[in-house]
Amino acid sequence: MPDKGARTRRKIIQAALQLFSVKGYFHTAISDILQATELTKGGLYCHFQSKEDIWYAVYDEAVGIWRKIVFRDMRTILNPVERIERTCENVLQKYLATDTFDGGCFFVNMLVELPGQSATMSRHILRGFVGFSKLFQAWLVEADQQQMLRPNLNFKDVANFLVITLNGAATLYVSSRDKSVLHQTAGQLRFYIQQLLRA
Amino acid sequence: MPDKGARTRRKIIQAALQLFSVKGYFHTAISDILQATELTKGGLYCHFQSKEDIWYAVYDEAVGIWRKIVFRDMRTILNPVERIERTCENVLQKYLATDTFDGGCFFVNMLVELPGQSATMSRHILRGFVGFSKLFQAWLVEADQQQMLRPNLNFKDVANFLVITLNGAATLYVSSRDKSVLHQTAGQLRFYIQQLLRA
DNA sequence: CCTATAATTAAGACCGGTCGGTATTATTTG
DNA sequence: CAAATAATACCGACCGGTCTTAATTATAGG
Repeated sequence: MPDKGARTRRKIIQAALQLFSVKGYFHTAISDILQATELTKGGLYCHFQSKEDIWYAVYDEAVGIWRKIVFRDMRTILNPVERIERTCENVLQKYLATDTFDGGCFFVNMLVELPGQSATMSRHILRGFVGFSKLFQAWLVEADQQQMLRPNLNFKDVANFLVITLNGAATLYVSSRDKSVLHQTAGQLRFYIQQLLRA
Repeated sequence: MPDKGARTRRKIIQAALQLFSVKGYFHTAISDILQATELTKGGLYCHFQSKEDIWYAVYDEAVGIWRKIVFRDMRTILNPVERIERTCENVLQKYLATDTFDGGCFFVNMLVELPGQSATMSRHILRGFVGFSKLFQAWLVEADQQQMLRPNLNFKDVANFLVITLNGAATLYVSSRDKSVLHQTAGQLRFYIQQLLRA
């Protein structure tokens, strides 16, 4: 059985990902991960030298999963406004509503949990959100160059607003577990984006 | 010195409120509260019989503070749409931007932290958000009766969207501590609300 | 293909420290 | 003087992490 070590490592990451998303980073104990992976401490600390190292690996794994879902078939969409709409819908309906992570959105949960505890981990998470907003900005610029948008829009403000709304939907969904919240948000976001278009 | 006990109790609540908002409920240790209040365990457990009891008292205190800020002078505003706009602005500029609570929005932080840990506390927090949304709904109905809104709006969806956006702004602000995020959100929310009006 | 050996992976006891909470005793307050 | 308030020592449970030892796995030579 080749790659035994790598497979165990992946198992740890995936178990920790779900646990972190549900219980948070600090309230997840190493013993929780041990139980989920059927390992003991010696086995686990072969693959990671600290709990924080596990978190960074989990973060990378979560980004990969998120990207695959949210940007699926994005290259086939030429219209940048449609790309924005589809991305938002994917976040709400394909990523959140399908409970990709047991505890709702891993990233939003970490965005809220970490600032009071770890400046470096908090910055790490924030960078991801800034990048997401920058992508929306780029697409808005692209749409503007094609004269699709009404004049005098502030792209940064609009892009941040989209990210903020998606975050807010994640916070309410994680607590209520009411999928209609996500559906409603998708509808309002469609409406909002329509208002950005040139009349 | 009369009311000594009541004053100590208040001191505990206020210290715990700031600590919970920054570090979260579970990551705040009783010892943190003792340090902030200059008490010892015996003294603290005279006033509360458990950490969870402190949290419920803190919640009530936080609601009172939030209400005072967010609904200031609200009765003087007759126009229901204006009431909605002003409330959103108060949340962003008078409540969040002024760092009423050291750790951003106590309620949003709890909304994210608690679901994975305590079903009852989580429900307690969620009820508050549902009530907030219902208030927006009532104001929207009022505006609709005065023929201020465009037809065929779903009031529940709109109300939830407002709450969601405010929540999202809180999550991004707690991590970035960038006040321009709040200012931008206020602008976009004004724009969104304008689009709800009858042309 | 088999075996010897080195390296990786795993087990499990153990460490100091901290957790929320209690019981007893002392002090301060009305 | 009685009741409320506070201090302190203490409890078992759990925390992240280390250490030693054992088992498994990959790799080499024949």
